[in-house]
Amino acid sequence: MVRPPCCDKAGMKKGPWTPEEDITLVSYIQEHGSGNWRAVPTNTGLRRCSKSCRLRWTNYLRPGIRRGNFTDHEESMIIHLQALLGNRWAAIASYLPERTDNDIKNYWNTHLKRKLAKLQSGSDDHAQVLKSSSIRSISKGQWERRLQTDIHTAKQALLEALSIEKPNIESSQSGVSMNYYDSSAQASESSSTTYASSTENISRLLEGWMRNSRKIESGQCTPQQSFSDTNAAADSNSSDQGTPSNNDITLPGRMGSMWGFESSTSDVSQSISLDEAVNFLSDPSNILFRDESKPNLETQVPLSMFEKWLFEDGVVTQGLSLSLDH
DNA sequence: AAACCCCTCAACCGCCTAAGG
DNA sequence: GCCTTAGGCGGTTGAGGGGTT
Repeated sequence: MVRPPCCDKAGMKKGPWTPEEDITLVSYIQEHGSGNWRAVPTNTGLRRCSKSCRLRWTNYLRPGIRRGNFTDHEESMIIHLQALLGNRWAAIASYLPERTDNDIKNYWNTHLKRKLAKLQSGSDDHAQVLKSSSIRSISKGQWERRLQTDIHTAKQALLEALSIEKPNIESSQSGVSMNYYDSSAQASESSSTTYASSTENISRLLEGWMRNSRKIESGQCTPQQSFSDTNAAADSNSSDQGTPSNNDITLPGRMGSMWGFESSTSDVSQSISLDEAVNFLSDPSNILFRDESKPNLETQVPLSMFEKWLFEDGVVTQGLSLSLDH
């Protein structure tokens, strides 16, 4: 009953991608968009399975990806979001538009886990909470259980943040900038083989193309959207469905607008307090499902208040980094 | 200089879900 | 309702590079 991996098909190539393959893939997506992965190997002649093509694109070639060191702010966000969401890297990555889920997962496994483990040896309560949440494993297919746990964890994390220092979110400055991807950390010191930089170039080329060709596939969507936001479209009406799509939480109705999903601006004036957020989270009936697909960098939904809170140094860096930076 | 160890991260694997027939 | 298939996700692996002995 075990289905053989698609890449086991005869003639399929495995292993690292060559620049030539990358160029082939990028040019194909440039021309056709990234909707139909199955067609990619056939139409390009690439001896790669569709999954491999998709992965290469989403994790490496896609424009808008930042590589290299994570900023302190990104690090804090990852820790915070991991506490809230568990190992749901795609969901976490949706809050860091320039990072891929794979990158975040790798960073967590190679850096943050260790950092937190160190902290655990101390008696820092906050670290204990974070640690426990990171250890928490989510059984496969047990969505409901996971959701319950997530709600619980989210409450804990919020309360924890409050206990460290309670910022006055309601009076938070309007116009929290999106500088959480701090340009100072520009990727270039990235691991940086010559080849890596060549793919960065490919990505840059694509960025320009993305701006100019918004009408791929006759008025549907940009390739970037088509690859990343298919779920968004599917989920946009999910609030009236009984069965949730895979993993995420969305906040319809009052919370939808409260958190800014319906807003067409990023005006911070529509704010909520942390208490409200905690109260909301404590009511399971308020939870529905939210698109976790990676937001298009160009059409990104304005930040919700909660997201803004996550991005604020006042909470995140003081609340979490403080314990990390020993 | 060589051997060894450790770390990073790109890529693969296996599973799940949704969609379509 | 069942079956098949594609897409997506999280866990894991292993090659390669860098550091240390």
